[in-house]
Amino acid sequence: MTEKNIKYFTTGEFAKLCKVNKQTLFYYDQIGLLSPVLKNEKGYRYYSIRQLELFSVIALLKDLGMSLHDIRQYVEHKSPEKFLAIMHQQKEKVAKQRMEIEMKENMIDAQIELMSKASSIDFDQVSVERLPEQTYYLSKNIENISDEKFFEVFSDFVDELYKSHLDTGYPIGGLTKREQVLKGEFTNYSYLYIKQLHSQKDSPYFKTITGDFLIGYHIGEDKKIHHTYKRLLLEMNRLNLELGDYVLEEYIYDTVVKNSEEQYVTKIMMQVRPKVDITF
Amino acid sequence: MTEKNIKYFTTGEFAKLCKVNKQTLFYYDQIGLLSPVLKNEKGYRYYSIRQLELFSVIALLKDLGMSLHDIRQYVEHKSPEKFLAIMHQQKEKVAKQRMEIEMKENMIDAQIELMSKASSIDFDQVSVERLPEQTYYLSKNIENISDEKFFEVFSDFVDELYKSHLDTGYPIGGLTKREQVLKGEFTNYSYLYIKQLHSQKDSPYFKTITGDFLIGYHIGEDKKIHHTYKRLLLEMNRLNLELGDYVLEEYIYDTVVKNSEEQYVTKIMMQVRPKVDITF
DNA sequence: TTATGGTATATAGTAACTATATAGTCAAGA
DNA sequence: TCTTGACTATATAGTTACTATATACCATAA
Repeated sequence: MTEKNIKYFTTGEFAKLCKVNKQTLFYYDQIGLLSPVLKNEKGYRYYSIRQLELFSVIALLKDLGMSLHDIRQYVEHKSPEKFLAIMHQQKEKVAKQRMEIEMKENMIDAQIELMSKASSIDFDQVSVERLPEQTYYLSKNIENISDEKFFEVFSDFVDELYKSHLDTGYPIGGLTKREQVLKGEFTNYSYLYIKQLHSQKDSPYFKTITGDFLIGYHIGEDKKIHHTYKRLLLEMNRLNLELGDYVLEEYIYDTVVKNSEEQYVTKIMMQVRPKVDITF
Repeated sequence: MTEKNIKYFTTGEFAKLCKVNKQTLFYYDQIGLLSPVLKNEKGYRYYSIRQLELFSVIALLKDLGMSLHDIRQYVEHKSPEKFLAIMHQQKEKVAKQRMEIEMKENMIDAQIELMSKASSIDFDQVSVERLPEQTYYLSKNIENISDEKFFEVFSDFVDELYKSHLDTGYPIGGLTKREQVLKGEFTNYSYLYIKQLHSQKDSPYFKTITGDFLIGYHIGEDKKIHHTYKRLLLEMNRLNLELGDYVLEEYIYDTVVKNSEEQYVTKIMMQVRPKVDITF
């Protein structure tokens, strides 16, 4: 009665307290990570209440991504000093993990927003819209670039998104300048871009764009996208508008939600301004 | 040049963009999760730029704990509607994950605090301190309880800590009432407890305790703790104090940082009040 | 005494890679 | 043209941290 602190738990009981499979405790005993405080002549294992604290710490370290091997290194050479050192090091790690989780939450929100919007769009409709100021993170210039160089820039861009936590979950798009579009080089993009929620004013790679845009959608293979560009340019003319500085192009439906190229949808946003009529 | 969107990546290049081992892409192809958009007559794989988006989504879902098998189920029957449904479901999951990470951050902070404090304590010293108001979450009553019942209560207590996110990383302690201590039943605890940072006023299991405490430390085996209790009671008498309502007992150094029982340290906090002298 | 429910060990299977061995392909330089 | 080095491929085995299964031993209760 009064010796509750000397009570021992069987493997089954201890497993229940730890919320793990009994097999897991056998395994931990086997690899020398956590052995019962005593074993009787029949081989039955008995764990003490104190060992629950150790199990909790093991579970915590494991959850934070430490391997059982590394945890065992500590357990075999435990001390208050080493424990404190590990905790300090894990504190940093877990802070990073929290930031990554927060990024993922934002990415999921972005995907939900994109897909929800997409489902209510009539892809045959062409419209003119005033877009609010929006920040984009740009790649290095990729005009007239070779395939190998393109891979390099693309790779650097993706690396930068990863390292600087700029992957917002929005698609990577292509920005084309007025000049190339007028020449009919619709897919001679000048920059890759990705939409950002927050601008970092100090970096030259952040660009904010706003203004009136003619917005249309290309359905089907990428290599036929010039047809859609021509169609949109005709519509622009009909509306008495002329091409502005930039054209933005991004994927709406692609490999993520569709199986065949014919079902892919690409959004084309052409900056426009009123045509200056010089034919009077 | 102008056909950048029709550029294909080799397995090595695509692996670099995805930040994974080339072998992983072979594996994903093998299990039918993500196959290159084309394979030439020599068996060389070529991935499109569009496939990077799909890889990103696969990586996201995988990171959130979805199995490759389940991800494949989606990929084989993809649609905007199903994608949205998955994203909504993952949104909830990731919010839970963030909360768990935040809990772990708090637990690490608690461990750091405990160990840092412990390292500057002289365990031979007995002191009297006024402790600020502190909230504890209590188990069911465990006075004079049988071993089986004790396991049940302990198990329920641990379950509750888990389910209600009450595991703060502080040790589980034992609370004894004045009555039992005066009878010399030092380890006939009335409740298990765990320190909380925030009180939940509505629950009867939350108790706040404050007052003056005589604080001492027991070094060594649990079964010899009565010696330390007696020593502390003598000291209490010498200081002209008498026992208050509660005694709190918790582990300072245990299986987590020490190997042998002789090195374990248990903190004993006895509530005290001035002795009413009736011997005049 | 025999269910039943617990304990044990040993072995094999699992997921998601990761490493290694072996061989074919390709472009550049001697 | 031949060779070298860097790529590509497949096949197979190894890894981590379990998880499941098979088999046998043990303890209590009807």
